[in-house]
Amino acid sequence: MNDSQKIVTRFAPSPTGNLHSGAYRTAIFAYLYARKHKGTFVLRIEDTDKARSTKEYEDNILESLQWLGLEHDVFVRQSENIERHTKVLEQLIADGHAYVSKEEAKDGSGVIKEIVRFKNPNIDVTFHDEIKGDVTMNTEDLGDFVIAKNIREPLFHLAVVVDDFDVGVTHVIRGEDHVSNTPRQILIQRAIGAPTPVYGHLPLVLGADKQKLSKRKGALAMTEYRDLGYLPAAILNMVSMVGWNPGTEQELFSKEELVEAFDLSKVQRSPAVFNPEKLDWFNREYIKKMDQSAFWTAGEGFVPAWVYVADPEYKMLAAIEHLIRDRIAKFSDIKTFFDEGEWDYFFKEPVINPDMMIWKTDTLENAKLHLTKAKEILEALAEDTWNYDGIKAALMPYAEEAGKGNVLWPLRVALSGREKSPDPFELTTILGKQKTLSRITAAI
RNA sequence: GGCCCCAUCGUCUAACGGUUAGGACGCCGGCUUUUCAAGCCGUUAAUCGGGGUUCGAUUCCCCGUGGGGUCACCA
Repeated sequence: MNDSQKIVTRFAPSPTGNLHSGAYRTAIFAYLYARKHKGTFVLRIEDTDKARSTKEYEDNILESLQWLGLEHDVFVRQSENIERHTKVLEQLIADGHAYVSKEEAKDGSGVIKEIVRFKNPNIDVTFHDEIKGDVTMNTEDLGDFVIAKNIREPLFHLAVVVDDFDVGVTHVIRGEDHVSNTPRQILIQRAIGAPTPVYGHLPLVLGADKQKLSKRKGALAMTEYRDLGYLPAAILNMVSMVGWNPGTEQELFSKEELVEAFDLSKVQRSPAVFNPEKLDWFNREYIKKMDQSAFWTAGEGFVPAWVYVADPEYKMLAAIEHLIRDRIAKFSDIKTFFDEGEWDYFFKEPVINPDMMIWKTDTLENAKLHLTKAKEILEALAEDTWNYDGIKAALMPYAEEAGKGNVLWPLRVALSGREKSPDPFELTTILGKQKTLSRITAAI
């Protein structure tokens, strides 16, 4: 492989399921490698298995890659190359590299079919793998493997080799589960006079139980992550760092930085467990970087409808944006928190439970007293000092004197109706003077 | 079972044969705080075992053990 040759990588999923687990890491690495070397990224839908391939899954794959920002330069649908596959099959047979075999169908129907088998030379095959190094495998026990169900229905190995060859793939980056397929494909390459590309077999991504990640084990489809309110930049960053790292202590990488830093030879050789908590951390980091408009574009769909009714001008929502930001790891958490009543008190009057008012050893009578006093202080406060620092400055002397908890706890409960909420200064600031006073009055 | 691959904190990982084995996430603790969250600071925690090679092995070699992948008329 010489450096002047244009690099072509491909991602070749079969549309038999949503894009998930290790598959999107494969896509990301193939993409990064192509971009890094100013090469071509090919997306090929491997839909030769007509029984299992569906348009829905194809759409899901396309949607997922687009969302992640992994744009392809070339798009191929394997089923559209059948003519070409058939031609190659005929040539292979003519050259004596393959033969038609009449055999009983394996489906138990008893029908006799004419399948195509590859004439296995039974030799050792060695190939270079950018991640694993040189791998040698003996092909003897593979026998004369089947390469087509019939002359018009090519199977995986034949189709892959022909399609990779036709589009000029130089680097096959795929999951480790394909290692054992590689010798077969190299045998076919040699028979049709195609060059052998460089391989890069990625160790698998495992679930928390260290087993291959699968839907059953909680692996989510890319589109499910999207629907949960994860950011594509966070997913890209996180997934890239599973089984690969640039060798520095940098953790946060933009897509451009990933392209710049990516290196196949630094891909880990052992399988990696996917850590959802770290994904949350990445997502938080990316949420922090969003400006207000980006934040709400991503978040608005997760705010319950009743909130918009209560706050038609988004005034309150804007006022509590920083509270929301501090709390969520992913945008769907907004809905979760609202559903748990987390920010109810900003939009509707709280229901106060008197027992909740009492701070530790204090009494209900005292709570009432403190609230009355706090109300007096706040009433006297001018509108133009009605801000966090101003309110705090006004209230603290009394709170210090009477006991901070004795005063601030009932005040906070009066305003929020909850045992857990932002602090009372935050609440009064956001609620405004009028609402604050009326809630304190109601609580008293 | 055959073949292939792999092995550092719980997880992701760093360490041209010489480091107090470093970082991140999480956990735990502290600070701050009326509470929760956030923030800041800190602690805990690892070289699978046994043989070699070497002045010196996380690092190189062998064996064992453990894990993973794959053995279709799926891809």
